[in-house]
Amino acid sequence: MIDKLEFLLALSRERHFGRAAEACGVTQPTLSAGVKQLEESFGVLLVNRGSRFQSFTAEGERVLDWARRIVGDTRSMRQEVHALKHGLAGRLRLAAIPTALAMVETLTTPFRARHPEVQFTILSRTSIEILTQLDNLEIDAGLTYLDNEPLGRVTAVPLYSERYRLLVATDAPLGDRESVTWAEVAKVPLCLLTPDMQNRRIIERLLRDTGADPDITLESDSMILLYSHVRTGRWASVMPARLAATLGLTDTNILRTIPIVEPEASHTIGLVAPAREPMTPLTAALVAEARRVAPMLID
Amino acid sequence: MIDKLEFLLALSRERHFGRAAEACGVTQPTLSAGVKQLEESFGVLLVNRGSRFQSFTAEGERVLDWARRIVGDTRSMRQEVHALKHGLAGRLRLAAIPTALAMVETLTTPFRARHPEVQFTILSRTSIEILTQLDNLEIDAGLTYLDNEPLGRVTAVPLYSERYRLLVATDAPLGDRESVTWAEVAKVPLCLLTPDMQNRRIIERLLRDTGADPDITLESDSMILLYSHVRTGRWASVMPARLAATLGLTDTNILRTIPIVEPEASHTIGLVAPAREPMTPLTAALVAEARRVAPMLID
DNA sequence: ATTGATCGATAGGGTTTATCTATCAAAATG
DNA sequence: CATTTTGATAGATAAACCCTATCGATCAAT
Repeated sequence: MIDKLEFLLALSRERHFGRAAEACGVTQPTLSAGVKQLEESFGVLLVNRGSRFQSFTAEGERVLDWARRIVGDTRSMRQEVHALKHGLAGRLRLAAIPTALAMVETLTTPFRARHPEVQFTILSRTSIEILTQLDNLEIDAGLTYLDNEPLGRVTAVPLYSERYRLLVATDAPLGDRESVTWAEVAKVPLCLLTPDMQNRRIIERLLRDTGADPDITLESDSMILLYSHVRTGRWASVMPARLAATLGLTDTNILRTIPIVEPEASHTIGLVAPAREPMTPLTAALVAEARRVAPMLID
Repeated sequence: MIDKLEFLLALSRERHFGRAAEACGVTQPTLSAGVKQLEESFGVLLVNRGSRFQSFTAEGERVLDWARRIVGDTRSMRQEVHALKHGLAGRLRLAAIPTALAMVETLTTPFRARHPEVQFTILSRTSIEILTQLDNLEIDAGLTYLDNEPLGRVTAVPLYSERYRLLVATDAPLGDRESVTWAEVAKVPLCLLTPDMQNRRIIERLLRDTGADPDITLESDSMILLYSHVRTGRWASVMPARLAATLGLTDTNILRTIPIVEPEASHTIGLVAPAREPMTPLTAALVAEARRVAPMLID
């Protein structure tokens, strides 16, 4: 029964019987049969199929909601019993927005010191993907914006404020300034994240709010790529202050990180976990760690 | 998997492998194997067995907690999907304390008018049993005291106040009074519910608080039995005013129901349902009905 | 139109799992 | 000490599960 519900969850993620089956480690006929069995036991169609997967029926969506809950609780149960016997162990699956990746360490390092048996999987995802994967039980928690776009039903622990700085070579235009305005930044060619990232949308909105039409010369979904370009001193970018500091970009003598004012924008970044009570022991422990660490980060 | 969790729940109710098996509609070896399988899958013993069932281990108690939740959610899911297709249907399992039995009708009648497909099973139980059975998913909701002894994690909807009256023959001692005190009642031989009932404990406390040692000539766990004795006019009892009215005891000319004062005691009785969110559609509908009916009952 | 690829359903068969009856050994009961 | 109660175990049978192979429908590209 619970396996079948997992089939259904996989199907909602993949929207494809074959791939869902593969994700569950069974063959496609097995998954098809499982779904069909659920449908028969409920006496209702759950999936609208044409010659392929189309969508879930209204009943299917309700069952999905319950399935997420039941499957999640079942995992929590297993984890909790295991923790009772062997202490906190297992793998925490996290996802973070690219600009927060460098901050994950502030959470994982003290956590790991406290719970040495716990392992991590950490993925770089957009803020939207993080929320979806949280819903689908694909990750246990995420690091993302708390205050910009709607979050849905999650537990959120604020960790720090993202403030923006222009990253530019000392000998480039604006390179000698103590602070710059968004209007000035909007006139410089920039390299930024791709538009599916919330950070890019935030920065682009700030730039456009000045009335300008910014020139985004280069975009990427990888901070490493942006970082490597900026390091050459020949590219300018806008980065969260804390991220630039973590990457050591502030200490070179060819580069400067200049506060951007007018307006002095800031967005809160924090840990998000499913708003389920109780959480899995691992997730609960991570949230506890976040609450412990937060006071040392918030400025 | 979920079946096995049901085995475990049955075992926690019955504390006996054979009876638990019977309750689940399987044979004892099947249930034993199911429990054993759970233990193997968790890698932990869940039940302390000697030559018979002794108790659950710490891990077993945790698993039980989760099992209640998971099994409950699974039932809710089935019920909800069924309700989506066929409207609200199924069987509501209720329990009420004996003094509230006559009041159940004020809830079931309008409920039934609204949802004709719903059937009822209504049991007479002590307030303690009601709470236990609520926890164990044996009943969907109960009617019991809300304000006297601790309730635990439940959703409560106050329905009415229980006030106490002396039920006595007109030609018996105290039979001619407009009101009597608890001290006076304590001197008369009484027939009351058995001491496992909260109503009896409440009344007995009120009587003893006067300093007297009341003479409880006859006790029973059945209101019908008390009722039939009181009807003869030869026995006195203490009954909730509303109950006496419902039973038509106030209209005979050999009997009188006399308000008991000093102190004018009252206790709130209401509907209790598991504090789980969301509830099963049936339970949710019953709670809604209770909230609807309550204003017409509370004086 | 024809072909090739994709997708999900179906058929058939082998393996595993579930559950039953019957029985046993250990404790508890009297 | 005999009897009953309780849960575990053995063995047989039925059910369920899940695989491989294949089919029919659909869609895209020639």
